[in-house]
Amino acid sequence: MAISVYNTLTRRKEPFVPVHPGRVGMYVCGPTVYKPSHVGHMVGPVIFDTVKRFLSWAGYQVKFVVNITDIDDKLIVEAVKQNSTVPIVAERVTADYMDCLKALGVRGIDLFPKATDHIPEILSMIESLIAKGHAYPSAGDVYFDVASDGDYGKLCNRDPEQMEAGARIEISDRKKNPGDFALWKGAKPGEPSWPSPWGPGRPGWHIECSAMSLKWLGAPIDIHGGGLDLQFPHHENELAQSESYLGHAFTKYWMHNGLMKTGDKKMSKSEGNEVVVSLLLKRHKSEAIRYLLLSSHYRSPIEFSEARLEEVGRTLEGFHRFFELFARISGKSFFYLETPKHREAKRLDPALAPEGLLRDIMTLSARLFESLADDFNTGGAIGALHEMLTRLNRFVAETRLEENRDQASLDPLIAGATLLRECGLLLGLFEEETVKESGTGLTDGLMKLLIELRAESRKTKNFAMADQIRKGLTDLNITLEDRPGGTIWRQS
RNA sequence: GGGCCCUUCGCCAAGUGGUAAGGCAACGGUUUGCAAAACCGUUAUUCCCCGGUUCGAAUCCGGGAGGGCCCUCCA
Repeated sequence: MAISVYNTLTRRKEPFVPVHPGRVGMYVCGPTVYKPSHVGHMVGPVIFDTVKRFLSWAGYQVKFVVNITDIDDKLIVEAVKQNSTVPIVAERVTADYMDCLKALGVRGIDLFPKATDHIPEILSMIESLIAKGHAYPSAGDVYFDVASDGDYGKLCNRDPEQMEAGARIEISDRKKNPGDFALWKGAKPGEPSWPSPWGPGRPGWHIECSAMSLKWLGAPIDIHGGGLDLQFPHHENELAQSESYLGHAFTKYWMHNGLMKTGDKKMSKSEGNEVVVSLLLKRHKSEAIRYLLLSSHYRSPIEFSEARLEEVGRTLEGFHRFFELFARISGKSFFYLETPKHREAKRLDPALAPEGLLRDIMTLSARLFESLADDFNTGGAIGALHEMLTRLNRFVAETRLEENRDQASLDPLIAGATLLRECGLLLGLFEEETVKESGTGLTDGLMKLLIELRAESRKTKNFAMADQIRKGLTDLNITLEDRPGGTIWRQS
């Protein structure tokens, strides 16, 4: 299966060929843990989690690393503000980040290295860069010498001289050139610090990612990802220092996800318009958030609104109604259907399936796989998912399976549903069974009683009474559905 | 001043040279005692505008308009 990836470095879609056959190393820049995560922070993890799901399914062995930046200027400021310490704030915010990832079904990250656990690696990298003439100490700091890197700016297609025209770069008499950036920052009194050959200090922002990426994934790695806003200066600088250090390529494919917006502006901590994930999770299903993040292409900006999230919730209900229907007629839980872990061309070839439901579902699944293989087009994939749902529902209606439950129709339905689940899992959707909110024994008993009373009324054609019961329940946000197999109820 | 990118139905959104997926909303129909759900159908002769290339363009090229991101911390 030919997979293509858009590479920021070349500004083209390229065939995906890993550096080592069968193996993929992927590094995604994680958060600076000074404030709780907002939805925008989840875009990258969800996208790259999906990338890993798909690549693993396609047969690659993927190692996925996301760093935690637990030392940084903002963190120091935040700790002072909270009358706390950097490690305590970092630990608390990291825990929040982990909770968010878990809620959104991000399970593919193998390792979360912390910057402060890699000071020796960082120091040795800086020393080597100095020895090679790419960096210079200056008054307790160490700076990367941009002029020493012939192709500096290649990731973002930037000319260092043109950038100076913007004149927004911090001017410092410690630097040789305004574009030089800190590898090591000397500590001011009271700041957390580590000893170094240049005096006590802490790592600069970019060097940790280089050091950790090299340590845990080697070089070159296959995929280096992050938000579009990280392209410059973060990734450009990472690239410059890493390749200057290595003398060869650092990353094969650079991938950048689009940013989340609220009210036409970028969502960010500094804009103050961020929507904190932990709060959002109290009002919306995590699956809806994940679906929203995957519904458009990962390189496009996403306009965030709770109205959209509610719309997505309605959309997702359609799937979950089918899952309940499926359980009623097959006696099997959709969520426990066993799905194959890997792609096998023969198993999934529609041409090899007998005509009918299963072949149709296979054809649609093939479209989903192709979408994902084409630069991880999750929006196209979700479209295919919907068409599968419609086809499955139509089959149930046409075969009147809900009434007769004949085995000859049940078998293809189960096979089709299993394939739908396999596809959903690639996107990290339909992972968890929807649990009825207040399924207490009392509620169930009362509902059973009311449904029986209403059934009696209907039998004796006392529709006024039947409708009164249903109307009363509707007012309590409970919907009754008279299905062929009996009346069911649902709380909205 | 420089770099990157976007503009497809009321809203969201796929499609990157072969004649417009999908979702939400809306409206018809089937079904139902009536509903609900589901299914079927309708809703862009057209893809911001103007030129060009081509047998053929939403897709490629040129120009214009509008919008976003980056060049400062940011996922």
